[in-house]
Amino acid sequence: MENLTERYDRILNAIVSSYICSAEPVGSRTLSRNAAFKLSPATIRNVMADLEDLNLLCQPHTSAGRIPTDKGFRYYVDHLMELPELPETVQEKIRMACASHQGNMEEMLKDGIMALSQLAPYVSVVSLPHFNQATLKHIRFVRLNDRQILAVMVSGSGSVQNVLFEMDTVFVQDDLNRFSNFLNQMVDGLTLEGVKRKIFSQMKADKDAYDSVMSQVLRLSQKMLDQRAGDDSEIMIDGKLNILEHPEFADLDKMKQLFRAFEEKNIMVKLLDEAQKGEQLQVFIGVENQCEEMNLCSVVMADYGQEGQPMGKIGVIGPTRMEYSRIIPLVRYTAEVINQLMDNS
Amino acid sequence: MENLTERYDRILNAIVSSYICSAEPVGSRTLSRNAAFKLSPATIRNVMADLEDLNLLCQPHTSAGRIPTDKGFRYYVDHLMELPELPETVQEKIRMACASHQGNMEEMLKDGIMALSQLAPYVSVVSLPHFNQATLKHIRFVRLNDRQILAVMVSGSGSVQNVLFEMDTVFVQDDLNRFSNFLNQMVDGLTLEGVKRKIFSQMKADKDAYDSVMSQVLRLSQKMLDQRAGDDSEIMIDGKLNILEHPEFADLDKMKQLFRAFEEKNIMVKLLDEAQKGEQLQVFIGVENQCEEMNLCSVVMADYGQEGQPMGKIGVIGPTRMEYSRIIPLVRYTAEVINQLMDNS
DNA sequence: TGTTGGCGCTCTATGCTGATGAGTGCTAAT
DNA sequence: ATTAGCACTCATCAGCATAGAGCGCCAACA
Repeated sequence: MENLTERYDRILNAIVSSYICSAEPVGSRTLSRNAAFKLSPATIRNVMADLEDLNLLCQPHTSAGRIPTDKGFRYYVDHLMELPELPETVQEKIRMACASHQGNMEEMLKDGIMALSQLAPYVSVVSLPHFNQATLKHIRFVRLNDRQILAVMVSGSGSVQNVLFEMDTVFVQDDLNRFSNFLNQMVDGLTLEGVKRKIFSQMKADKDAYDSVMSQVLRLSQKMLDQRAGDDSEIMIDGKLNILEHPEFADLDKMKQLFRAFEEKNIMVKLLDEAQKGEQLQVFIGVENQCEEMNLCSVVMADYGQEGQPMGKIGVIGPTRMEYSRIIPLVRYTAEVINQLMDNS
Repeated sequence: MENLTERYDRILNAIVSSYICSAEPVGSRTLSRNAAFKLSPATIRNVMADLEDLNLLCQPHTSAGRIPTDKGFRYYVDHLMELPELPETVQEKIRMACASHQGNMEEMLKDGIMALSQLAPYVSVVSLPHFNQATLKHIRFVRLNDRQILAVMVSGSGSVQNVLFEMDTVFVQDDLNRFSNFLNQMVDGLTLEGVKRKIFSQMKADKDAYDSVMSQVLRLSQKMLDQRAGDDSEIMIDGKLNILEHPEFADLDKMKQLFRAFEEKNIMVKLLDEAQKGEQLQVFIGVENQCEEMNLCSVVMADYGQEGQPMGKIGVIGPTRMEYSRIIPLVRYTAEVINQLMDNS
């Protein structure tokens, strides 16, 4: 979208801002009274008509004020809005929330999105680091009974995952401890994917020596990896109830649709996966969202994770009429805080 | 509530049944047409007036039909309804759902309530076994780094709990393995509460021998127990969206209130804790619920766990206009299936 | 040429009206 | 004890008029 003249910018800006506050269509009189620009309603009407031709505004019905289209919001986000610094109190609140569970990744993220949805009347989501891609720090096997074994895996970032699986051979705990130690040396620093590959190739090389420690470790590991459902995308959501405050979802059907989407994990996964281009922070407005279920919503999303190696995404979902200028810094800052805390641990 | 004559029973029964199906007030004509009893509308009106005097029925407004009061539903549940056997297909479905994750308590319960809320248009809940009360089968310590240690506890019923804590002494994994073995012998078969007590008394007895294995194990355990938040009531909910289908929650405010209650864990804990009298299956209708938030709902709840030693509760929440005669057998059967699967494992 | 005031038009929201129908309570007859 | 009949109440809905917000267009003006 090319740029507009300054007058058009100012009027569009005023309309979007007003609509974000009030959720009501904005009329030319109202704008004119808003003394900032000394133009008569008629002049403003002309401008509005032009903006409507450009598909930046639309009317719910003849003789109503204008409301921004998704494209209008897009133009606002790209060209018009200002991003004020977050107040120190807000920054403080986010830092405190995330720091309260340092070392425990999952808790930290949970507190992070909880803070987000307290600071803004929207829904916040976060995807947990894919365990598959995380570097492993520990694997330990615990014997539950003759058949069942529990594997406990800890990633570099402190996430813990338990896998329960069964073996037809009986092991005693001391064996398992030895296997654990052995495996730990072998996998240290690899990702789970890497471990899979390594084990697979070792299996081939080693397939004759059925009784060696190595061989037993490999069998154990493979059973464990088989048991793990391949895709462990985990997502947490907070502040679902906030959505009920917004008039655009007062309609029961729209609300149902949205809540259904929140419940369906794969929809949410798809939503968060949309942004992959390595952009640090992305905004999807209304129909820009690939999932139809979210076509009435906007999503502000940021990557978290080490530089160049994103581990997950954190974001906020709200109506297209969202306070972008407040939410964008909020999401960005939260992602930064998470990054810092991860580095320190 | 004392008994009524048979005619009153039959009419009340018909009204409640009809209202459960239709959610509409029931008028005397409709009932009269319902040829089962050959009475004129006028006669039925007289009976209905009497039932209203007894507070079993009420009218939304003059000249509307009658709807049952909470007390009316209670009388229906206690005296009138019949509990048909569950169809074999339904039993099968529940068994399959629960059995699919045998050995993993949490997954089994999750699948159980998922089945419940697919078989009935209501919300189902389950409280996980209190880890505090479960008998322990294993404790293992995993070294994460110089300070951090991860404890993995497995209960007799197969629940797993991870606790991350810090020590100021540095241990190597081999030490921790020895401690694990030691502790396992000491705690086998005790509940976590029992372990706490045992450790506390041993600490006293042993406080001089600071360096002994025993002493180190005790310090480790205590740190771990301190770290665990005292109350680990966990609750899972499924089928929240079902509630949206019922006209009694078409009103946005009522719906918000209910969803708010679902989100607030302590409200749900309180709800499930209400039933403690050792009754195997309990029904709470409308205002009988202690939590105000649930005064428009009924709750059908059953204990699961070994005979005489309940481990948790499983239940269904719906409008007071709930299909009690279907839900009660459903909840009861699900609890039984869970019990059986737990015994087998 | 850009801006403005004025006029007529459109559409929504609101409130009033009367008709309709479901359902009741009461009474008198069976 | 039961029933038929009648008058009454109340919610719901369609129909209609009114008020008000807001627009587009046009002619006048700087």
